[in-house]
Amino acid sequence: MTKPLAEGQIPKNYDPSIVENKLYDFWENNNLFIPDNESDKVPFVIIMPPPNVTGQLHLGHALQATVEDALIRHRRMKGYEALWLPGTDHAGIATQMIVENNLRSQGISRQELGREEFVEQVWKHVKNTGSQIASQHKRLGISCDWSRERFTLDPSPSRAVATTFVNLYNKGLVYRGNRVINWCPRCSTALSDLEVEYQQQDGHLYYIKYPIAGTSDFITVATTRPETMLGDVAVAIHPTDTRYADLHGCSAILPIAERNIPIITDTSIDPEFGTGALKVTPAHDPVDFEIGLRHNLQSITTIDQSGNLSDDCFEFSGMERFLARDAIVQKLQELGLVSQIDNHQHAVGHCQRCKTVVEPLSSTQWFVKVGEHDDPNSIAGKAYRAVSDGDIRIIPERFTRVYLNWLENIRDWCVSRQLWWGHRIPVWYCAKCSRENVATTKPKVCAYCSNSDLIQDPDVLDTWFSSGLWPHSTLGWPENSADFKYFYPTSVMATGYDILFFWVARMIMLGIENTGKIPFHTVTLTGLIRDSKGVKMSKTKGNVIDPIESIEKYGSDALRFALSMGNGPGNDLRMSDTRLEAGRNFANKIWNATRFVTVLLNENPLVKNWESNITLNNVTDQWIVSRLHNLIATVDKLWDDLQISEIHREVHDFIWLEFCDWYIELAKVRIRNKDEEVIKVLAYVLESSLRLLHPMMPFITEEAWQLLTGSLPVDNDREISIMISSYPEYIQSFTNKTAELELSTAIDVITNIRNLRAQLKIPAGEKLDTAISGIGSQELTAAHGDSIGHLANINLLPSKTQSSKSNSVQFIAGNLKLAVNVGHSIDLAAERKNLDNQANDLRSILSKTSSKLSDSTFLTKAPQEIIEREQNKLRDLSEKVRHLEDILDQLTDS
RNA sequence: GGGCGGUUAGCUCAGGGGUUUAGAGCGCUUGCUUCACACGCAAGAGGUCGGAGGUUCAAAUCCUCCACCGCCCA
Repeated sequence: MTKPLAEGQIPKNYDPSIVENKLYDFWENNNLFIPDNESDKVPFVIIMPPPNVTGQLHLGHALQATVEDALIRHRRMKGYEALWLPGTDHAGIATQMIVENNLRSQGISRQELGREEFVEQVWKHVKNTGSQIASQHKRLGISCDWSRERFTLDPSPSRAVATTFVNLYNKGLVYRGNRVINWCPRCSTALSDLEVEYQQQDGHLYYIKYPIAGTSDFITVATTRPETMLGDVAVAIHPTDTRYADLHGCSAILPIAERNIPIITDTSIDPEFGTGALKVTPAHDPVDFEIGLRHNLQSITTIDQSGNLSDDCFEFSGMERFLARDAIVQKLQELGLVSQIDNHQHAVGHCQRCKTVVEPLSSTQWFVKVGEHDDPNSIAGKAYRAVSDGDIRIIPERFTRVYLNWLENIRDWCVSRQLWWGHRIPVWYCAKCSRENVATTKPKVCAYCSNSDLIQDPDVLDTWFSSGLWPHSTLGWPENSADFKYFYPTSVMATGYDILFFWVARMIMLGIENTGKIPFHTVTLTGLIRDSKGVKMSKTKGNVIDPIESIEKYGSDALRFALSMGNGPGNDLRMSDTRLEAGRNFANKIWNATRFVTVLLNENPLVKNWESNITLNNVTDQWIVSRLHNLIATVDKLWDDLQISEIHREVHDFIWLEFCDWYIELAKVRIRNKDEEVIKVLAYVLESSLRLLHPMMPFITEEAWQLLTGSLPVDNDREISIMISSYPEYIQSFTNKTAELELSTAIDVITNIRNLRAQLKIPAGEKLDTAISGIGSQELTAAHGDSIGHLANINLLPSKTQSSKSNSVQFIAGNLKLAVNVGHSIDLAAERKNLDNQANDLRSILSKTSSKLSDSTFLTKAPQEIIEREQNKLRDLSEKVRHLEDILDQLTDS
């Protein structure tokens, strides 16, 4: 689509802003992101972690998208049928809170509005914001299939949610029960264990004396939460605690309430903590709840859902829980029942969403019975085995243990939420017999008593319940759709390590439960993005970098570069303008290399067949092509391990440090000599490099590729886009060790002469006479004399010509000896010292190497390959040292 | 309390038993507007790979302990 351009028509600087939108439209309009579910190719599938439907794109999304797009583009080029399916999440609490806050600012509560009207308001809000994040994602250039985009509340995923609930219910894996759950008084809903964040806080440990019934003695309990004491139903001690042995079977009198409560023994009590006597409040503590069950104790709720003390709490009724804490302590002090108050640090649970202190509360909720990790038939057990047996691989590997450890301690999952926004629980209670009717759609009559008055459970399901189905619900399950049949199980899940439990574990659990298959074979985890100082980005701190702003300033490829280079999987990343600049500069480098080669192609119409026809007679060409194919081999291995950062770095280094810095510079000399073969090789290597890099930096590579291939004759077989061209294949016969060695020597010679020039402050324009000697020097001169002459700006003299020693600096490069006439007397003493130091360094390595080679254990135990390597090193070093000693001898003679 | 990670150049980080005589980006020093690119080119300085032991023919890399920093879980 880009017309071939002549010299001067290609701008000097790459401008992403005029390229990116154009190319994205080009890809989309040609349907290049849409795979075929009837293909006979092998599918490769990534399901995008669905961002919140109300959200804005942040760098975390951008990082994940960069990784996923690289994987999907690579596999697409490798010939897989690649599907990347995007979507959004309704994000229950978060979205409901946003709309509630909006309403509140208008002085309206959701209760005033009523459920139906409120939900309609949320939909309205979601319809306004819902497409934002998708269009922001598009700015990144990601190649996902927008025609398959899903929203968790769409009919199909919703059907999957209801079907799953019903199936689990019928298998006895979802149940309704009364348990202590985490209650957020601010959000007025139950939370799962995972939605509670624990923070270390300074608090107090209160020692309270409970009178022992029928005596004048006391038993002192220690508690951090005295406000729950009115709900105490027992005092528990460890059965073997000798301090309290005589109290077994006694009872205590609960102060204020003046209620008799038994003193019980339970092995879960830690005698070391506090006084070893624990007040038992089953309604307000999960551990106490378990004790209550074991001892058949009643449960007295004394804190209500708003976080206030309930009606039967004497003068404390209706008091806010933390005010009540002080008031109760004061009252107890007045009664003389507080023996001690210690400062005490303890972990306090907070609502993940609104940071309110969570209240443990006994309540009737729906739970998923996950079972034990070591039961192969339980939900947790299957999810455990999928990873421990290696069916699912987690990258980086260390998170495998984190995952397994979590499953080992997992408890049943509270899935009901007292919200209005989400998937409503598909349960209808009969108004007459009050039994549960569980079905995907509302039953006409009660299945048990045929009464038609049915009331649906008011609660909705945890958002993560629907997210847990995402890899199969997006593909059409429970229908056996064409997509589900062809694309499931999916291939790779790339997401942040912070939602390993929330999401990844749940997808594995529910995926296996619903489909009998693992949802993906590989999980790759991304780290957190921090600011340049390592501080977590947050709106309140004002240190957030907006990816869209970064794209506008530096380009999308630059942002991707900044996100992927030098960042291993699962590691946190510090983002900064410097990184973005480095990315922009690299894109510009590619642009200019392409510009250089394209102009050459257009000026030399006879080389138009470069694509299919290179001969590689020249050693320099053999060298760069060998380097290219070594790179392809390296990169192939790295793709297997999803080491995108390393791939990016390898390709970057090749393009910049080998292709641009050396091959192009060497080529210029030959171009002046009207060598046309070099132009073909330039084009071939550059074109291959662009394809290698395309998955990481899609825009610049596409633009450059179009420019480059625009110079080729029209060929109907050629793909219209780099993104559907094939990824370069490694061809071993293109590697050439001899050529690589020869070029490394030539480069070493040039670098050394330039170095000398810089040190002696000899102007670049001044040509220096240089003699090269040593084994292979004539071949080197014959093959590369021109290049070396130009790049180092020297006259190469026949090796026998020796310029006068006093004017000539001698040194070694590779295995060769060089003498450069600098045109004036040199500081012989300084030269000698310099060479001496160099010789000594080499001698010390040499002696290490030779002692290694004379060590019989090394010779017997080390692999042959290593021994040979050491022998080569010895030979090489001896040669170098010999040359240095030669030079030193001559300097001494003169 | 249990678990995991980090500590490598001034800064940010790769590398993860022999390929290394330890790399990159940024920064720094010196010299360049050289006909692809100053978003650039050339040359250079800069590290006993946190400390101490151990395993091994061979350790920045594996093991143990210690120190500091961070994260997760309870």
